Amino acid sequence: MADARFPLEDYFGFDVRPYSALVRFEAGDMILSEGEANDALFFLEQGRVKVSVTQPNGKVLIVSFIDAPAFLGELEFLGARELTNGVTAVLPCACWRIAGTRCRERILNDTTFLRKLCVMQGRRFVQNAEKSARSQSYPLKARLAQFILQTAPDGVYREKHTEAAAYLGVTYRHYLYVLADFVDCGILEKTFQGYRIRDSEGLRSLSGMETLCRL
Amino acid sequence: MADARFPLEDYFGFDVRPYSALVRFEAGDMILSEGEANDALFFLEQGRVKVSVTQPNGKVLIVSFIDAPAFLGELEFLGARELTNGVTAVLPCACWRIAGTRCRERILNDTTFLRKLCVMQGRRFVQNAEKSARSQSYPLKARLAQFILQTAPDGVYREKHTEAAAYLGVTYRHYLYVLADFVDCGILEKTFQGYRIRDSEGLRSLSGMETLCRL
DNA sequence: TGATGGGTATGAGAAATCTCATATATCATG
DNA sequence: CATGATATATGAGATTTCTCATACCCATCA
Repeated sequence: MADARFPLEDYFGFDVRPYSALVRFEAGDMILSEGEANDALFFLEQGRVKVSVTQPNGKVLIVSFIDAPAFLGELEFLGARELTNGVTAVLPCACWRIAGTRCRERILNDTTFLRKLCVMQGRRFVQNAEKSARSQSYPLKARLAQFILQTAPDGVYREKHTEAAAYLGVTYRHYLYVLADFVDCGILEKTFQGYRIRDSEGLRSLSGMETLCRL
Repeated sequence: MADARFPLEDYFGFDVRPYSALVRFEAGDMILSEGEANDALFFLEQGRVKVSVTQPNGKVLIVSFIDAPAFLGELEFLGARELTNGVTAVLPCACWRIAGTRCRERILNDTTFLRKLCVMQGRRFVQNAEKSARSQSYPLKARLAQFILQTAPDGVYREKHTEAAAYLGVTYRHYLYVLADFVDCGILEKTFQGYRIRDSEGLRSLSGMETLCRL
């Protein structure tokens, strides 16, 4: 064990190594399937995941993206919720699975962990609030550019159009218009297995738009 | 002391009564002014507050609204942030101020409190994410109607138009168009001290729009 | 095999929203 | 009082986004 440092060390007041197992996921892999009862706590050490939920009408809705480092499944672990949302890897992920059965009590009484979690949740809330406040001001062109960069790290955009349009808060029709625009401009290229990014610089400049500052 | 129950009882593992003071605010009162160093923890027992922050360019930006019951200033109390945002009462508020100087250590090691806070923060995040995801699909007419109901509980809408437009993510121009529309329809009436709500039923039906369900 | 449903795709016109331009009122400040 | 900064207010035309209508492809299922 030539580990320089155990990555969970800072997040707990006791040694969770005996209860932890590292799991790796490739982009696209399902980490948690929706509606499962889940008694484990997850710590995303590396990567990015997508959280989604199925609505009453059967449509799948993308709820949010979460970047490492972050805890997953913490609400269920704390007993504040029964069923998990669906969680899918967007980037290759390194994820620690901490089994609840053997150290649940201990974790729930670990002030180091609880304080860390409070801080991370609070920051997540603030960041999300600010980000969604800002993003809502941009036209779809900019938001879609950012979305593509976020979800297609390997250079090929594969999201389901219906779900993507819903997440971005626009109609399917309009989403397709803008996507077709990107293809016309030579930014994307349609292939049999997705849209290949041909000009990621162009996408970045569209998604940036630092100059756009309303009012 | 004929208190049926001390309202903070459920949120702490020890008796915080000695460290707590109840403060009441009227709608419009400032609870925390922005940029202050703050070492107290607040618990909003009743009411609704507005959180705002001044941007580098000097504009004031409304960040979010928070309903009771909720903790305020928890990130500063946990040491995760230095300066507070501005917090203003929207409804009459009952707020407990818990002085940090005398029981900070104890609170930071109180697992009952920490667990409660984690759960509340997690829920706040999920609710906010879902709400902002949903709301972005509605036209301004609906969002403004809801915003007016939320910020004008006494029947008079007094928000600054520039800030409201920024919060709602639309241009000032368009915001005024829609507001003028509400006046034309007889839903609002312009008075010297704000816009008086004449048809709150109309506002509610505009803000509801349960039938609106894209895709 | 035919039917059904979901994802995909495209067109045309309508509605929502933005940009730019201009004007007045208010308020603090020298 | 004059001045500048900010909020308020309104108009006209451009752009974004929506609604509705219509196809096609491909899976599943009876």
